[in-house]
Amino acid sequence: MKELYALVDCNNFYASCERVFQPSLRHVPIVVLSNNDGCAIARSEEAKALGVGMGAAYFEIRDLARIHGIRVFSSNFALYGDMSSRVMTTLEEFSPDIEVYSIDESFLKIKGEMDPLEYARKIRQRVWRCTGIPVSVGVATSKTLAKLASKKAKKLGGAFCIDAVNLTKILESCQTEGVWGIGRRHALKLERWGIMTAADLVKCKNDWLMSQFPVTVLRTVEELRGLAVIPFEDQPESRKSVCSSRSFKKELKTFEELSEALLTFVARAAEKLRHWELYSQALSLFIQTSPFGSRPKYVKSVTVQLPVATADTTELGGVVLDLLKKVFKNGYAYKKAGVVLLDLVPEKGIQPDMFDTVDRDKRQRLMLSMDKLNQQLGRDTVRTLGSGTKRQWATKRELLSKRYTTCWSELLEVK
DNA sequence: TCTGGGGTCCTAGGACCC
DNA sequence: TCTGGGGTCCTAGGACCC
Repeated sequence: MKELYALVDCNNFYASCERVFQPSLRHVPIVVLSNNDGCAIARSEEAKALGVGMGAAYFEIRDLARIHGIRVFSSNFALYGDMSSRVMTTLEEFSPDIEVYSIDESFLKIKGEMDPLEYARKIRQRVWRCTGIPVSVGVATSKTLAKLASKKAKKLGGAFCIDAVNLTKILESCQTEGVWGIGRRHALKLERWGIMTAADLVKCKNDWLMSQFPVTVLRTVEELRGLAVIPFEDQPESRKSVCSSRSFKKELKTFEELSEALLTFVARAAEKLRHWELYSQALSLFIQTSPFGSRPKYVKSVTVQLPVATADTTELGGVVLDLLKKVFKNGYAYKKAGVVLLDLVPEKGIQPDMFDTVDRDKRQRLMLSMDKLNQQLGRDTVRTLGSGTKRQWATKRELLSKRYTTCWSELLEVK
């Protein structure tokens, strides 16, 4: 029996999440903003129809929002993350083989016992009933085609299946840039050769593709031909890096301000690490000025290997300060900075250092009790000295909705 | 005035070694 | 001092994704 892939994609996910707990927002245009209320990262269909572009800066659409009564929200990741896991749990009812691809998408492997289109419709109904989130489901013989099918599904009532009969037509109607794995740059290059659609793409010779593009493009083309060559990843590989970074509301100019921010970021990153029971073996730090405007620009990053693998906030904090001393330059207005922990290994697999003088058991107990307190009493209840109290850089989130599902004090009230 | 954050993979080129 | 090929490892940057 032929194996098929279904892609289940939540429609305008963040906007839909806002809607679940405020039914009055149904049919009302909604926009969700990025951090710092900077730009639009999700739009309901109504907002798209009004011309709000993906990534549009808030200051550019503010008038439009006022005129048309668009409801604007700061991003509420506590809510979206929780809604996401509800959706994914529901999907597990349908297939044991599930690859959670992102916060709002999953691939399912399905054996073709049932009519695939019927199956896709069932998934849709079930997710809607259990979570209140509308999804689109696309089914095909490869993940790339399933992505394409789900796009089609968005326009055609929520479910679509690509088969041998309609394949050519679908490929002809799809611009190269609309294909999963073909981005802006590759599309432009293809265009110069007169390759405009997915149908043109599948006609290309493999040798030629290999000579002009990275292998990833060849893989994508094979998938468009219906061959499943991109692996299905049920068991997500252990992650390889973790990053905590932020754009600042107000630009930072002094070493002290930047170090406060970076020490907070490294604390966040280390907390994630401990949560996944991983240690990092290298640390990277970057600082940069705004890419916009005419003021002097400076972008710098540094990476170091750590002598001992660690997830210890204070230890990593020391490294951060050393690195910042190396890259910091006076006279610039820094707009963004971040810390990346790299070369992650499981706690069990670490190489102890013969000359290590730190009592690691003790330090680890300290970190874990800190995490526990922060989890119970709220983020940053306990934190290390140096991460600051002024928080000049703090994120702006003025239009935040409630954390309906993860915070007792913000539950939905029914009158 | 105001322009996101967090990932992965691939490749070219340099350093180094035999 | 110059000559050559071939291999590995690392890193920075590019491209892509949501």
